[in-house]
Amino acid sequence: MNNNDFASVLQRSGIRPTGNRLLIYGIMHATQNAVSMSDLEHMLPELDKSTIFRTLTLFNEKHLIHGAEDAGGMKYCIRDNNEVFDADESHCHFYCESCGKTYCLDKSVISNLALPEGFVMHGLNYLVKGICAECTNKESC
Amino acid sequence: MNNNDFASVLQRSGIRPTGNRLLIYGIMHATQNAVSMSDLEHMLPELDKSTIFRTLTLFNEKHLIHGAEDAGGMKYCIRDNNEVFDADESHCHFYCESCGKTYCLDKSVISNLALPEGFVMHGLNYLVKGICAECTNKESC
DNA sequence: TTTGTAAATGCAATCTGGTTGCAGATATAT
DNA sequence: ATATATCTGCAACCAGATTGCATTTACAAA
Repeated sequence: MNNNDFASVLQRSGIRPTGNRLLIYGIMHATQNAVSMSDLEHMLPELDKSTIFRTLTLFNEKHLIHGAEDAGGMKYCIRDNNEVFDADESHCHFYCESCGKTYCLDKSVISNLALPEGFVMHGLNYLVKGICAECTNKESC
Repeated sequence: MNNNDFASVLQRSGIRPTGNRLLIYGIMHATQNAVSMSDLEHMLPELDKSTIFRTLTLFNEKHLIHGAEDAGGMKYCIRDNNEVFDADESHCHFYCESCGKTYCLDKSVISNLALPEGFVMHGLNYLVKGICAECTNKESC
């Protein structure tokens, strides 16, 4: 996927594909990890953090990305094309305590859950903490 | 349970049962919900927030309470007496989008999950968002 | 192309939750 | 009674998130 493809993705969601937005979307598309606002600030030092904030907020509203509370702040990652938008938002992230990366896990790891009588679920945030595969390998050497 | 009982609970965990600590522990024991630092600040305006912060940190270290990232910040709640401390910390909270209360759910609602190859879990945070039973009833009137 | 309007951006300021240093108050042990 | 360690309040600080405002940029109509 190139910048033109990104532009049409944005446009299809009713977002004007400005240079900054393409930069941010491109980075988020390239990395398989969830990123925080300050991650993006470091990767794109020429952008103001308010621009990054507003861009992430916009992408989130238009369901291009999703955000979830993580260990110490919000992290965002690209929503799969085939990930249909659903009123019941569920997010499943793995936070590696060694390298600090946050991975976006497939929702299938979550099985159904039994809530108490009268409780209605709208969404859920599943955050697993531990050591990721990459760091496990490093440590074993 | 009265203040004397609370005092011995604290002492058994190696915590000196000062007046402030008994106040905080008493409130956390009385409510079935998870509370944030600022919740406690409002309930105990005579205490300084640094005192509340240090007390919660201490209780948490000694495993009298547990804390979990919630919608917008940390929330803490009493650890059951029979809730054995476990290296794998898991927390399951329900955040009501209507009244803002956070309930501490039984861990049994969580079923086992399948992580990708090489990932090691140390703990998890399960946050369900929705409408609690109390608010569901209110709305239906 | 020129021009008018709406959207996007950068800058600075603000807010909130969390955290720390320090000095005075309080408790505990000798 | 005194020495020592702990606890507490105050004020300051920090980071992440958020907003107001003035300027710039993009887009569309003439």
